[in-house]
Amino acid sequence: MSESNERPQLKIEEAKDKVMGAIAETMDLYGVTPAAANLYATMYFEGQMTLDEMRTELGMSKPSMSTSVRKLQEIEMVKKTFTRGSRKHTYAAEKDFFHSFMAFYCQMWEREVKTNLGAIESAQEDFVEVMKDSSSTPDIVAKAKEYYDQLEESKTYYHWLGELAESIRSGEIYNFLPKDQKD
Amino acid sequence: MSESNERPQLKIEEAKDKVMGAIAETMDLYGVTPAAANLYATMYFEGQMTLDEMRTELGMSKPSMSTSVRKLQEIEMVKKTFTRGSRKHTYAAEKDFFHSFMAFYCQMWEREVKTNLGAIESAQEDFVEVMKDSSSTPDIVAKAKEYYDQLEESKTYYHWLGELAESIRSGEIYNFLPKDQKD
DNA sequence: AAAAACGTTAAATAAATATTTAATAAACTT
DNA sequence: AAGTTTATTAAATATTTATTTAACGTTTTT
Repeated sequence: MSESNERPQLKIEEAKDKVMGAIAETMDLYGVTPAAANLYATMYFEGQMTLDEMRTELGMSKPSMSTSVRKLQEIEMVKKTFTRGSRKHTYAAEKDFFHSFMAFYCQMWEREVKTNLGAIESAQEDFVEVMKDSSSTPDIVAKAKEYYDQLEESKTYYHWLGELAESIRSGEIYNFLPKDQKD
Repeated sequence: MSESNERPQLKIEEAKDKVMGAIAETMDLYGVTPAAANLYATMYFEGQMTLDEMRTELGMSKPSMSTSVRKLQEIEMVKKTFTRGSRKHTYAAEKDFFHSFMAFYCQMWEREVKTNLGAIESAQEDFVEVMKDSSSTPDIVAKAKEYYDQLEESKTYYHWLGELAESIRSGEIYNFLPKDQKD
């Protein structure tokens, strides 16, 4: 590197580091490993990268890059790119945060809705059986009804959460909250 | 326990366990410890509880209950209750999932917006300086501009995320997505 | 067909986090 | 005010999770 551009070049790297640090810091709150968080932060300022480039850039092992990339692909924060003429796989960061937001939260919420609504429906059937069971004492029936009602109430929330995910997936949410709102 | 209500009682417990299992399972995706997840799941079917009751119920240590309760209070999934006549502190689960959702995600998103927007603003200033620096070569300036623009673009997302949090806090979101929507 | 390059899986190690035991501090009771 | 009950903090241990080293399988090149 020539003498004359050393300082501006350094300044650029420092500026990138600030943003990368913030991204990595907030990302591991999203349940990704430090390696994956750092990797995404790095890729955010790069074009496409190969596993070997990632390893060199981060000074970590190749399997670590491999698993991190896969995890990032799962939550759609990294996508595979095609590079003809190279045997190495190449990947690029998804730079549209709206897309990442959608992929991450919708996946999470849909899973939560499915798991919990499933358990709730099943439990409610059990409570109904208890209420109909002639061997249940009055206070047992009362308890069963109380729990049944509590679960019925909570279903409102899961339905809403499912709707929220759907409106984010479809983009309908942006009718309510536009992307470019100046405020 | 008398003979006659043994089976219905057992059925109630099993039904509760199903729901508790699902809640605990989805909760540790929310960054809380297994102890905290199980504790919340337990409290969800109980009225107020003391630390000693929690410990007995879960078979864990008191400090573990203490830290778990505190963590759950932070994300507003548990609230302290007053019980006159008792020296022991009592706590109750927040059963309104809409409230928990708001407390958890708004806190998370607001922090993300603050951290990342802060870093972005600061980095953008650096990139401007590089562009104005007479010792910067044309390709350095071009790079700086490219990064500046990329960050400028991303700010749209963070503003949107902040708006989303705000509309959830204010309840405005329910004008768009009503709670009781039948579907 | 053999050798080399690449990515992934498996086992082992290292690091981080959760939990417990023990000690301390604070609040209440007598 | 001394003793007791309760909650919290600190240090130690246990457990889990992340990462690495080593081995394997697959594809490509010569």
